[in-house]
Amino acid sequence: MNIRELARRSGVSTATVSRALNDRAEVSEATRERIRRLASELGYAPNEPARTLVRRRSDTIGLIWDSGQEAQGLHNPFLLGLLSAVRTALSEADYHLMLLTTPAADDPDASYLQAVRRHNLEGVIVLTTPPDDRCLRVLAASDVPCAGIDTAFTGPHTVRVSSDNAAGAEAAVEHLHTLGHRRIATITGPLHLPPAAERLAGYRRACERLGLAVPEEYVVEGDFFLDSGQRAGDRLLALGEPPTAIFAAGDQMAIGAMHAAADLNLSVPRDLAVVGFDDIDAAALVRPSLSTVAQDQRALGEAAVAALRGLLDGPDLTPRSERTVSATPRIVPTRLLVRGSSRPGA
Amino acid sequence: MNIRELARRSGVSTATVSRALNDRAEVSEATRERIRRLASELGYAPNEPARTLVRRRSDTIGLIWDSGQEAQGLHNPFLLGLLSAVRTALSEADYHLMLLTTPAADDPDASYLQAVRRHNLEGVIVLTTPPDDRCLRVLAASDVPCAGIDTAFTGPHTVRVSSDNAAGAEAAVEHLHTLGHRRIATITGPLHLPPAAERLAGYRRACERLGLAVPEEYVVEGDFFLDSGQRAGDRLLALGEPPTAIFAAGDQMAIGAMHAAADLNLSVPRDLAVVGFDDIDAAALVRPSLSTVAQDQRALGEAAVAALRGLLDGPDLTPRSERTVSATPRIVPTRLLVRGSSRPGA
DNA sequence: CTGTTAGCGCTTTCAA
DNA sequence: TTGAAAGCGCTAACAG
Repeated sequence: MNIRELARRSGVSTATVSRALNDRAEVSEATRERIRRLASELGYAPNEPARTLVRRRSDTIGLIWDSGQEAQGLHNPFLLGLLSAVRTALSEADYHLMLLTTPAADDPDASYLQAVRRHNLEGVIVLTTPPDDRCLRVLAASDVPCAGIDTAFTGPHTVRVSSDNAAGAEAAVEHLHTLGHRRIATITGPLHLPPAAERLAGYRRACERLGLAVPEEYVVEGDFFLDSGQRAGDRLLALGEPPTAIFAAGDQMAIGAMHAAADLNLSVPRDLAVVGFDDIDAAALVRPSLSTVAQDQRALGEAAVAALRGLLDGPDLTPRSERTVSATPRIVPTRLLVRGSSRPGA
Repeated sequence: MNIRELARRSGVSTATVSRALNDRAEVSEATRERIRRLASELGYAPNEPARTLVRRRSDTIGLIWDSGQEAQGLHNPFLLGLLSAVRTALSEADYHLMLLTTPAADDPDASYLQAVRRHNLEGVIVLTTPPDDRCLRVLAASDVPCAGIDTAFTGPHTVRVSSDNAAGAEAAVEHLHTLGHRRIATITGPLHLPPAAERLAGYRRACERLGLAVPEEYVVEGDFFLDSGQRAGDRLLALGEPPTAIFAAGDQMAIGAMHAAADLNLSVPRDLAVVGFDDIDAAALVRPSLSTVAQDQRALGEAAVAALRGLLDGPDLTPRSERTVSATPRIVPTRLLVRGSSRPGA
């Protein structure tokens, strides 16, 4: 079943069928309707590769997510929500989605950029901060429109979307302050990662604003994983003047800190309040349940898609300030979820 | 940069370039090498849509995962590993991957099958058990090769890959028995879902083999989520003769059961041992850490891809028994992870 | 409003 | 071993 066959059966030319099915204005309503019905009846679907070939556009976006294994434990649960959000937003905008594979190291020609060219992809969305990736840098430096979520990469046709990490951290600290806490420590992620640095900055800003002292020992760097959180917790609680509350830049570390407290027979939240970041699945499963700063995965996905579309539709036709895109924030707000680990009554 | 340009610069015809780049035998080694080098230098990459159009095959597989929101909480962490495994296995077999979107309800013509036809997809991999989906059934009934992971759907060109749920459950029960437990209860998933039913069957078989009595009250049905596990735990522990061990068919329910024990001031694993199923992230984060039956996501992904490829390569050329596919098990073994919730010393 | 026609970039006969 | 030429299914000028 192809367009020629459909044209034959409708008694019109292929051009008319094409016009009818593509909603071109020049077709009479009657013919369009007739062709539509027949197409639906016969189960006709246009051949996309053929369309792509002639139109020189594929309506397809590439998706890159996490190259190595490194980040696996880190962003896992978060990632799936993001993936889902991106997929939904993209399909609502009538784009197709192609999953790009990490290029094999043994094939020098394989690269994200190659894949984009081969498939006529119109843009790429990049999820998570990948380990320093050469292929990704080549892509970012190219003329391919890219939108990165929570990813530090820049290029001429590149946008970055991320949660408002600083504001999220601030909100967490403020929440703890409101609860009466005055000695609030933090466990950070690896500070070379932007989100980790931003969350620390938010913590500092909040403390400053609230007039809280931040002794040097109150800032401990972790690696986002459980054990580092527990070790940091051990250290903090062993201080001469231990904190009464901890803000951890990641949920796994927050849970680790709760374990540290438990090992000292301290009760959470009575003796130590804890707030994490990310709202991973486990946050709602542990006991006490973990208060956390949730990222809005849907909003992130939508913002990324909106930003990418802005890059796609006539990059230079309208003045920057007038583009719809700019209305969509590249910084997505977070939401504080108060649960047992910081709820006085719990 | 296209094949014509490359041909011109190499001083040969496009046909020769095509043959050289596609490893056809009829090209002299010298020309092939020369063309290869030039192609690499010029950064030439063949246009896939054009190839697809003429070859009538796309080397592309579609991926369907979770239609509704329902399953969201359920299989989440598991899914991402699966996705990753499928992506890797597919790219090793030189297939591209297209993410399919749940068809919009308001467009009667949109369907998975349509998408497959439009893009010339050669097969589809389906992840997770979706809610009773009409579109999916249409697809399964078609001539499109499909491989489902943990999904109950059948059709003429369909294979199903799943973990050995029964054996996994058996192993869990046996483990508890070895620890000295004789009163072992179970919390099941919704029994209309195959994995849930299979896990229950494994539990029963193990009990029978080990000579353990299974009073009717020892089997409680849950919904795979936390709360149902806690409620089931409450009920089991309130029995006149409460179990000393619980096998839950899902980790969230297992964690719920641990909460129930904690609320009664029972110690896990001393007063109650618990084993779950799936090895979600939280299993390693809760305290005590949760023993569980882990599914091998990589193996599942690889098995699905292998099975699908078996369907693709000459479905009827070789007798069934001789196909390479049949060497790859459609049932993937699980692995028991013993952690704190069932470790005597813990 | 509709039809005719010329390709899009590639692979694949068929001839040489 | 190579080249010339046809055509995959579709869209987009250009005519009518």
